[in-house]
Amino acid sequence: MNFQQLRSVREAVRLGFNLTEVAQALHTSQPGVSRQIRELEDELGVEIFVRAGKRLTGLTPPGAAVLPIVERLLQDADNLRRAGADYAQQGHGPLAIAATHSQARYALPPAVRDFRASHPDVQLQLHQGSPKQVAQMLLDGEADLGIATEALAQYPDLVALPCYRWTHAVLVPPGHALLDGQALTLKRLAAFPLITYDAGYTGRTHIDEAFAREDLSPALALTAMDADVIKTYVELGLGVGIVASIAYDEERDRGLRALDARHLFAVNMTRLALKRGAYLRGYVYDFIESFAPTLTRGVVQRALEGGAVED
Amino acid sequence: MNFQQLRSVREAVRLGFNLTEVAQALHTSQPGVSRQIRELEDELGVEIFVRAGKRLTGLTPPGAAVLPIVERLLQDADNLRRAGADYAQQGHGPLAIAATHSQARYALPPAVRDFRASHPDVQLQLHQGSPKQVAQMLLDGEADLGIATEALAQYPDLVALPCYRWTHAVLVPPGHALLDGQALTLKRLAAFPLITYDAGYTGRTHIDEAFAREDLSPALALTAMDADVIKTYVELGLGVGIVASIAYDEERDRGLRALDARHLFAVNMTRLALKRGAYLRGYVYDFIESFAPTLTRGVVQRALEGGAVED
DNA sequence: TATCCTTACGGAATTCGTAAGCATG
DNA sequence: CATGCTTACGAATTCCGTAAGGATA
Repeated sequence: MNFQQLRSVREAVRLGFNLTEVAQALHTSQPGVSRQIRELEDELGVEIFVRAGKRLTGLTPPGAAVLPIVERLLQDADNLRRAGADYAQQGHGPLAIAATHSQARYALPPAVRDFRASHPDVQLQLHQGSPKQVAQMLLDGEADLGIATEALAQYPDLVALPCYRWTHAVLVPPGHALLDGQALTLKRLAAFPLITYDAGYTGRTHIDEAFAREDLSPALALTAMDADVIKTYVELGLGVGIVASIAYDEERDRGLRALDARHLFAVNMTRLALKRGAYLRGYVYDFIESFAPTLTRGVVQRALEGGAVED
Repeated sequence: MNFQQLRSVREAVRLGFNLTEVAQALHTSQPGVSRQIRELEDELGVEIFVRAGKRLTGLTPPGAAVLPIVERLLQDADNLRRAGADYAQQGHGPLAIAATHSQARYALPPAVRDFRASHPDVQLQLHQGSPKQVAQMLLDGEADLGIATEALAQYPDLVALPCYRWTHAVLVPPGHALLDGQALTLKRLAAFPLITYDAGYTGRTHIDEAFAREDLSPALALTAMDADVIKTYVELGLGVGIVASIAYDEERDRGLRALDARHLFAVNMTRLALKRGAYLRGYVYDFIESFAPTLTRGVVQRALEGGAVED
């Protein structure tokens, strides 16, 4: 039994029982994957997959019994690596936050600003999506923590912690070094922390390629899914933004007015979600507490191990 | 990262940080163990063990953080194998019960008799010990379930389920084929299910060697720690016993009388314990239910996943 | 001096990828 | 006929055990 076999099984289920795709996802050959699975089945003495001729079509009953154990094993392998990295370079490493647009845009900025000040060596990644996508990113291990107002409390494999209540409002609201008049070059850009789209979004590929062609590897202060988020963090001075030109509105991006609207909409509860059984690196607890002061390390750890937390 | 590395770490902790002993326990070479540990430490980027010169003396803080994850991984690897074996040969496999003398002697026999009748292909093993030893056998994975009146409820890594209440009493209480007068030989003996001591007890080694020398591998219906238990099961007709000769008392081993003594002693609660997070094969649930009818599969599974069970 | 861990080296077993084979939709 | 899994084979890598080295109690 080894981890490559387990990975092959998990990916086969995730990718709809297509071993060719699994091979690509695991960066190996298709016969290799086929063998890994066969060998695990042999060792366990059980067929995990239903085979229609030479094609995999589903899980057998023993396969269904075995799958959750396989997933726990792989998650713990991941936890082990995280725990190691946590001690190896304290306060150094990645922190992936999944959030909805409105959270990323209006709730997170203060916490992010404070966190970046206190943890300058943590690579922040902001992944944006619908509440369901946020949940899925947590389940897939792509994000360390998720923040949304809807949906999060409904997943048994997630732990959802209440953060704060909020009501709706109606909104009616310069001197950077690059403004010195000189010609803008990739090299000058790369000297600053950049804020741009997530990998795979809105021309991010071309941005990466341009820097790579000149052997530049600029620091990415933040990556996000839409320009509105990016512009917010540029205004906060966290870095130089790169967005599609149509995203810029000379009129709108100057000042803002807000109108209270709590009498119009119901009160909402925003929740912070974590994957059950996940190992969280030390700075993750720091971020959580700076975002929602009631969620101290002790509270979060207790919740992760079982208990529910009252709204 | 691989399981051999994890095993090396776990055994190093268990065996007091002596890699020479670890190598023997894992049936490999000492430099091999040293390498496994070193490689895992390199991959995690963390020192797991404190080294005084070239000697291991204890766990580092990251080592202590990592150890519980390592143990969960190895337990799940074990669970995976069990789950596979469970489906591969339904109702076929080992069942190791740890119990105190009094449980094995007076409470278990009816359940064991019924279970052997309904599950003839399950290899029953009865391990006897003090309540604390019973708990340790469960924690070490040497026993699937433990039964005792004391101590079991105090271990956080065990789930203890109430079975039955009992009070004390004062006790005042033949035509096998081998009695045909012909000479007894190992070969004739080996034709019957045998009942004898646990491996490592009271001459069991010599018994094994004798059979091995004649290439006999008799079925062991039961193994136990003391003659009193063995004699009980021989009386039940479960097999042919092999015990030290001094254990036989011509007078005592005929009949018995019992005197109620519930007014003399306090009522006791016997508990059945399982290791938290363990995968139990189907027939284990069957045994539990036949021993304590209130402990149905559903009740046990719910308890294993978290909840407590009221006395 | 005895115990115990590390390093170095060589042989053996395993692993993996390529290419060919075969079944299914 | 295209897609997708299995089998076969050869090369490369990895793995492991033996032997020697060095440090500590």
